Amino acid sequence: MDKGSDETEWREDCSPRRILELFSTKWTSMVLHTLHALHQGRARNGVLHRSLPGISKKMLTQTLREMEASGLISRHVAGTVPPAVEYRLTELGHRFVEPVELLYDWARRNDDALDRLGSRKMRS
Amino acid sequence: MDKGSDETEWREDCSPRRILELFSTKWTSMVLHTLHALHQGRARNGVLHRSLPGISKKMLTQTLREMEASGLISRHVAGTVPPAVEYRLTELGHRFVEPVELLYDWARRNDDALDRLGSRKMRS
DNA sequence: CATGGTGGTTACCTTCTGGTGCCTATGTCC
DNA sequence: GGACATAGGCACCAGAAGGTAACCACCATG
Repeated sequence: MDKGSDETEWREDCSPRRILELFSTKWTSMVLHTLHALHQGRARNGVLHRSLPGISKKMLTQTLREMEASGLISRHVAGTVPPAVEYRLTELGHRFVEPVELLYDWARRNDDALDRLGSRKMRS
Repeated sequence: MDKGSDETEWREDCSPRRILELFSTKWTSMVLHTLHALHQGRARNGVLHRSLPGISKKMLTQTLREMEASGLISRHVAGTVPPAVEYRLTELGHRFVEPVELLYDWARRNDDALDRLGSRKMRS
């Protein structure tokens, strides 16, 4: 079985499950994408905020802090005059751009399939 | 820019954001994968349960119900004797196997990057 | 002086996620 | 008869995710 069909590979800490954590939560993948596509791996807080419609200041900050903690981005504070902060993709961050783009590209090519998907939320 | 860097493409309902909903939540992608890889698109409840270490009965049922509601799988009840239920990937479900495998394959090839990722959870 | 932009922080609140446990009903095995 | 499996349902509960709103300090503009 060369397609990962071995059940022993399906432990709780296997690679597939770990990558899910990246997408599972919040805005992380969108920040990765934005940093990569729009700004060559670096951008300031305000720019990111404006590039991600719908995100709140709190969530942006929180996401950036978490990404910094996990080593995906680095934070650079410039002259204190008007506190200018720039975030940059780390080398590790650059690597994780690939799966993000893989997925986003697929989505763009298959929006018809996405259209056919029910909302999958059913209350009560 | 040919890489989707146009900000107007980044609306709240764009394809990339919609595909995220599939991965974002729960066990959906793992059920898709299991159904596809282990059982050629069809499997019974108990088999799925045993193939997904860590899932609870409640979450399995709930996930299957949601996937049925969104059209990814179909439910087939056999003879009522011992209620044998089989779930099958629909044609739409088969399409969504592709991005799942794309992502899982990447993860398997890049487990070193995943190892280098911090846990990204930082409480208070 | 009031407003707005920079880059945050904090408190509060709601929703969603997901877990356990116990119940059903049937049939078979020991 | 009692245990087990198959396939759930339902109640209860904890915690995480994530949103809103208000606040901070600083500077510039009108």
